[in-house]
Amino acid sequence: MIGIDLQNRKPIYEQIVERFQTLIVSGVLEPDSQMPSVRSLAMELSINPNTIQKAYAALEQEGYIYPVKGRGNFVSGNEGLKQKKQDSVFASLKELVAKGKELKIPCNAFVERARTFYQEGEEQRV
Amino acid sequence: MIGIDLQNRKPIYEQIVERFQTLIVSGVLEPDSQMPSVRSLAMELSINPNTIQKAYAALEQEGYIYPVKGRGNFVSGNEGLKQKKQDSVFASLKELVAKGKELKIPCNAFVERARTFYQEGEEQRV
DNA sequence: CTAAGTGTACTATCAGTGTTAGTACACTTA
DNA sequence: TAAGTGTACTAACACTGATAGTACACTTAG
Repeated sequence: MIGIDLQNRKPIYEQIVERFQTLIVSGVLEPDSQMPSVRSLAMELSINPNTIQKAYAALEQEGYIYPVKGRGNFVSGNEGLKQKKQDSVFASLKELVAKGKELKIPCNAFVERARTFYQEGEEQRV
Repeated sequence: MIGIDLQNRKPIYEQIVERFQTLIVSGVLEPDSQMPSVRSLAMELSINPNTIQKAYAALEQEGYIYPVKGRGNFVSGNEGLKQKKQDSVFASLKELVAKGKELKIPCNAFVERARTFYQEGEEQRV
């Protein structure tokens, strides 16, 4: 479900944060459902519990999860987070478009490529 | 012309590399024109000459510039680099689209937003 | 009540990397 | 000849991510 990439230059704890953000916002993890425990997830991913804790602390600080002492961490039901997360994608898109313009990639070429990527992997309906 | 962001988590030398890649590929810096000297650019940006050298070494390794002993570094006239640089933008776009799909951003919303970003800052023709 | 599992906090240490500092040498050119 | 150029090298520093180990309070199942 999670899966981390040790080659990636992005820190492990950030990968975990982003992965859970997506899972929560997209509804895969339902509100009030329990998160994996710090120790169990650390075992599963073969990394240090402190690293998981760092990720969970960030997720809590951002409102994605809430902790219950002695019981565990649970998914928060904050609706606004989805918009926020989508906005960050659009912010990245804006930067990428700026790069594209600098490199003189035509608008249509860029836009149509995006559309193609969107359609890739979808079911073919005959 | 260059301008670096010390707040950015991307290393200084990489910022310099990417900036020059864009300037070269977009034609702002013409083939065989002289690059700023290692020491002068270091002075201008108030950073260490070693950092500039690291950036130049990368640019040379990638074929963007070529060195002439005792004279300086010069812009290479490699045509293939433009395509390569554009491809990297498309690769980033592919990843971003994947994120967008996970967050259930509709294809049209994504694509139209890209188009809007492209049109922003362009001259209004009345 | 007890034991196991939970979050949380803390210190210490290690490893990698980006950056700086300083020096040195060969080359080209005015 | 002197100044400017690239290039190479070592050393040191700072920051950050990650690990290791310990400790304590809490909840829950037995």
